[in-house]
Amino acid sequence: MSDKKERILQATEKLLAEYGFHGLSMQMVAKEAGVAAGTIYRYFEDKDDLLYQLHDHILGYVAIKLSQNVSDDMPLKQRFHTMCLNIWEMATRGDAPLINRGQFDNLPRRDSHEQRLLEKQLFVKVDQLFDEGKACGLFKNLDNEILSVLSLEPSCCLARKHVNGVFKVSDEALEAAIDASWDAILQH
Amino acid sequence: MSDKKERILQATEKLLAEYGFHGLSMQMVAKEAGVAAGTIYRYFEDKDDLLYQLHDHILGYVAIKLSQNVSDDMPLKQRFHTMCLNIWEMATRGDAPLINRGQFDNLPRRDSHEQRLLEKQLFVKVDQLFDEGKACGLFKNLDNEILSVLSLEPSCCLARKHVNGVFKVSDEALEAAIDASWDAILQH
Amino acid sequence: MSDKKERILQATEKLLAEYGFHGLSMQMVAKEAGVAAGTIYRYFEDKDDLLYQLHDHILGYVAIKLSQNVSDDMPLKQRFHTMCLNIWEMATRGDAPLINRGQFDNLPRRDSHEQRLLEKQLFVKVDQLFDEGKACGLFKNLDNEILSVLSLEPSCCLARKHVNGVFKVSDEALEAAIDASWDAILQH
Amino acid sequence: MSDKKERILQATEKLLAEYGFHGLSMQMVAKEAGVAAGTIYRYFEDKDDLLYQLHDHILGYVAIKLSQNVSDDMPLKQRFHTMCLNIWEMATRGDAPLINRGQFDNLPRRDSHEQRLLEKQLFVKVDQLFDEGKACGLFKNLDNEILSVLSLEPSCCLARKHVNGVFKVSDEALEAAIDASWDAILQH
DNA sequence: TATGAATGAGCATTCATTCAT
DNA sequence: GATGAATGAATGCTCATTCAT
Repeated sequence: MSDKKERILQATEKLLAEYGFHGLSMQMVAKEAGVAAGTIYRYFEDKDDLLYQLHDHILGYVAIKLSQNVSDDMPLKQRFHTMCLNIWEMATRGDAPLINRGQFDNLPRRDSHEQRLLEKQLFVKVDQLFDEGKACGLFKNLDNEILSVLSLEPSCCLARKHVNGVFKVSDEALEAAIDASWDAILQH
Repeated sequence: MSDKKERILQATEKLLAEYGFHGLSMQMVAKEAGVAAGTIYRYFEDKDDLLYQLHDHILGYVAIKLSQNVSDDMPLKQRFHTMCLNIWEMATRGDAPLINRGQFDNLPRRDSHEQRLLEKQLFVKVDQLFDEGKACGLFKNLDNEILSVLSLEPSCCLARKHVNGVFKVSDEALEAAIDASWDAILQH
Repeated sequence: MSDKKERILQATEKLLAEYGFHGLSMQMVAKEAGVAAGTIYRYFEDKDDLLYQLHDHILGYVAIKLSQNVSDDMPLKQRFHTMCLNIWEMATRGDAPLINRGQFDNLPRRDSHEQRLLEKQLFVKVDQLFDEGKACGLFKNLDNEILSVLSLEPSCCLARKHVNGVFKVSDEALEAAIDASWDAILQH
Repeated sequence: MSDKKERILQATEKLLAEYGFHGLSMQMVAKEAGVAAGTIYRYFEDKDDLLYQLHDHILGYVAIKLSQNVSDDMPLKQRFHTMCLNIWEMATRGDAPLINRGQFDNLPRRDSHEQRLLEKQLFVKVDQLFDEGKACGLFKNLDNEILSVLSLEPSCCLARKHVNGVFKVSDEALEAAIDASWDAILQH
């Protein structure tokens, strides 16, 4: 990817996290990225497109991070545990402002082909996990999307609240919460 | 509450759900509410105040709806089940655009006294449920906030995705998901 | 004059001195005067009219103050001296915000009959002074308006700068300045 | 100076003279200057800044005009006479709306360093004149600021009233008034 | 390609004025 | 007479976008 495009995306990400959506101007982005305002329009159609692409950019990053250190020969529970910790680390280390996710979710939707592909790619390891779990009768027989909401969403939510300072989550509490999430999808 | 103020709040709620936070102008609100632009400023200090007050307004509504048909002499599981259905109904019937919640979370926070009171009021029945469950050894021994994230958040998230059309949740799936959430907080 | 009208005028005068012309709103005036906004329009046609009438009101006050302690049997120099001190006192005591005069001078002019009358009334003692001075060959043979600019205007200007803090004028300097103004109109 | 900035300043000057301070909108200025409204904000921080800078701009112009054709080897009286005529010409020719001065005096003050410098620069020739006159015992021993109010202020005031049409000043009257002002500062 | 000055529609907000009570 | 809620045009200002260089 062009150096400038990358810098613009990173500037946008930073400013979005700092000032929120309605406090983000193209001139700010240009200044932060060290390019001229007009230059942004060489890489992005308009402001919406910039935000769309940033969304995908972050999603791509998250896709990689989420599956880090997760291999197919690991036991299911360990894979799940690792993924949850990956989510937690991403959020708390701030290297991916998942915190902003909320903002993206409320953007006017773009249901492009690449969008779908990217999201599939994000969940391929997750789908695999759930499929295997259901196949061996370990997990409840629910759609992967629902299993995801039951198990991974709480981790995201916890991380978000922790980072936003709503309440603090200790390491022990985190471990317990991950275990509880596991209980949610487990066949009892 | 003054008729006009109520109408302004409802117009804001509707437009926020429809156009999102950026895309909401005071003139739009005025038009939708059937009042003059200046009139808004008789009831709200500025745009932020309008959004703050809307937040509280919705929160108050949610507080009431969430605890509807929940009485202290019901078994714990039934109470939990009812609350989850209350969330689901609120979201799907659209009479409270819980969907918007995400937007409020990203507003510059106001930590007023009333704010805290309102949020406590919202969770009083929930706190009670979790406290009783932990007391009789039925629930995991975790902070109420974490139990809430583990059990109620998935219901919210599911409803949101259902309403937003990300995927459809059948009645059976909903029931199964509620049971799964129950599993998450249960001591096994 | 009606109690309310008087209160409105005084409120306007005070606020005008404090906030300047473009910082004066009818609601402010109403609040300061302790009346409802609509009440102002019972006594004044519109905002301009309020300012016009305030102008006249102040002029009338100045007319009285300027000629205070000035009687026709006093020597010319003493009369002049007294008037200059009257100007100085009015300005420095702040009981008539002559300081604001500058603002009035730049209002869209109204050349009404009463306006002319009032201004004549203001200068009747001054005219008399100049007329007598010229008649006995003591003063330069110039139009009264010019004599006024040469002799009284410096006093006003001095007082204004003193009050505004541009520079401070000691009692001795004031006396010397009055004497110098006298020199300006004297036949040498 | 940028062409556009110059045009904006001149438009402001013109409109200020025509409509007064309240009655001056940024859109009017933009239209008169032949630029877009937003363009003004490239050169001026806000409306106040525009007015501040206009103040300085005019002051700079006045500084130059006031001292025109005044050289140090001219007799004191001739220098004074020339300055008074410079003031008169500036005002009556309308190339510098001294008339507006009154409005600036009522603006919220900015006591910047450049401001002070500019005003000193404006009066350097005047100070010199007064200093010399006092040194050789020709002038009264008063502060330069007071001498200025006594001698130059009447010229300004006269010009202002002449231009505003309060009364007309003939050439002879002007000469006589200048002589009278000279008398005011002269040691008798 | 890259620039950044220029644009002008759009925004939040104010305020002189009206009018039903 | 007096009120003050309501109005809506107008304001100062921002900012996504364009385009001549």
